[in-house]
Amino acid sequence: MHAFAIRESRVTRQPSPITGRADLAKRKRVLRWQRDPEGMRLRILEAAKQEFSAHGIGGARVDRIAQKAGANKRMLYYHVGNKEDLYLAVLEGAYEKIRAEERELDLEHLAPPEAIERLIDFTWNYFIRNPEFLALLNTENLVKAKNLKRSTKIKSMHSPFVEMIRDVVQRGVASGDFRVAVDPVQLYISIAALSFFYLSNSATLSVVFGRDLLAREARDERLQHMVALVLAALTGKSTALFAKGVKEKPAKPRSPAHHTA
Amino acid sequence: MHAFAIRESRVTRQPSPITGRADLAKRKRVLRWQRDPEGMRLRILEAAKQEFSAHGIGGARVDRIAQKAGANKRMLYYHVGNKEDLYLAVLEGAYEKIRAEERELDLEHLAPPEAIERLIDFTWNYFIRNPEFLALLNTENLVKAKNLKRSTKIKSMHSPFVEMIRDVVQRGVASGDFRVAVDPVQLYISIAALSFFYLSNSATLSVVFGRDLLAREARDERLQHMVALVLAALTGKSTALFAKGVKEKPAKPRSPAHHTA
DNA sequence: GTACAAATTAACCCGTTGGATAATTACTGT
DNA sequence: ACAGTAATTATCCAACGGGTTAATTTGTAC
Repeated sequence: MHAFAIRESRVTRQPSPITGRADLAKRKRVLRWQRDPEGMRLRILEAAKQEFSAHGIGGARVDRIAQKAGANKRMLYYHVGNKEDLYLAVLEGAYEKIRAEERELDLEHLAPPEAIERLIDFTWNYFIRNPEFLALLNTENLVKAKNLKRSTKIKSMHSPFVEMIRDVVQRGVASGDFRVAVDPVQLYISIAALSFFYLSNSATLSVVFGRDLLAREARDERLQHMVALVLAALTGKSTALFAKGVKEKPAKPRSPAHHTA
Repeated sequence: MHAFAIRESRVTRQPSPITGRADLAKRKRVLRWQRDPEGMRLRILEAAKQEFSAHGIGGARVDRIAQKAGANKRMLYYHVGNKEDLYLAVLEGAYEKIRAEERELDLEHLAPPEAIERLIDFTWNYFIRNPEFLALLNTENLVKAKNLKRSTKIKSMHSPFVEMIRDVVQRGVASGDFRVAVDPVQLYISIAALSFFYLSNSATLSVVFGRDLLAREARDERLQHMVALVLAALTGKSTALFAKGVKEKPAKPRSPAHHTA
């Protein structure tokens, strides 16, 4: 079938750009490789992620995962395991990924208000870039986190954000930027909540409000609102932006107040 | 089977408390009725709500709904329709219910800060009292709100909250209680978000943070935090409560406007 | 009480689905 | 060249799941 074509087109180990005539044969062999366990596994995991995040656990179809991965169904069991194993692997991968990116964000070097803004910005954009993550979390919560619970791997991956926030808040209070000490966990949850809910529920909310919440403008407005809300609460200074349709650059067209027709 | 027992125990039309001897016969007949379309339909819908909210669309089992409703499977199709119809009916019921309760909340008579606090309190407690609603919304968003979109019924049910908030914010700004005018839609979403995310994701979050977020204390703390966060942002005054583990009234069990046990 | 409609049940149908078996193919070390 | 192992495929199947058919029971009208 076309399985072969797919296999050829998706090369996991990219051949080195500068290729001497000597290893041309070898390279050709690599491209033609029928067996590629690593690549296969990755493709399976990616396909499974798509499937589970698009349809939930109950709605996911093992056959579809195989098809999307360009693999025989048997391969799923060979490389990963049954449906449940497949799901757990996807979930673990999702947590690994976000934790990795979180770690790269250092808020320590920023002034407290900027650090908070950065944090919100990161969270927001991470969710936008990884919509499957949102869906997976919802899916996992539907089953009361039973898979997360049995994953020692995930349980050992602590988010660095709580400590980061604790530090930032402490510094902010000390410097006078912030007026009050907030519980870092609560603040972390709140910041995640503001982005998560908006994006995860954008479909129903868009219908209810009769406008596309994922449109460029709407997204920008939302980010602005969230930053303003949190910073206003922390600093006590109303960061201008916080006002209704107000933006300090009045030249721009922008629809001021007529939301919800 | 025990279907009969269930049918007898769950009476939908409650008999009037004062019952004359005259209609005793009639009443007895009612109680013995094998046929009870209304009651049956309600039980089916309730069972379907449980099933869909517990397992999602793909994970829901029609047989299980029938069983839970104490009905024959054929009855589902007879009274409501196929699985899809069943789901839509549940979704519509859920929206009807929250809209109805929302309408009863009048914020117009309260001072702006109290109105906001009341609003947060209501939202929070409604979600706690109706966990299926959260699950249903997530489920519906998983399918990109496709069912919501085709429900003219739901689309015609506008939440009164946006206008309520608009009014409250306007009054707040006028009275000087609030410093800035916020977009009511954004504020509405934010308030919903703070509660929704916490509760909807409490399972995974509890694992990640290693503590039960649904425990009494944790819930109280969360409500406190949310109110403080939003009010601080709006008023500019840091409502003390906002501080870490601080509660200024150590004696009182807290819960200012708790109209929900 | 008898005819008629409404409500309810039992049993079955048949495509789907997760999973398993066994055979086949591609690569590896020697 | 060859044996042995790893990867992959084709095929099958038993259970399940949504939905339907046809009969049966129960109440109602006359």
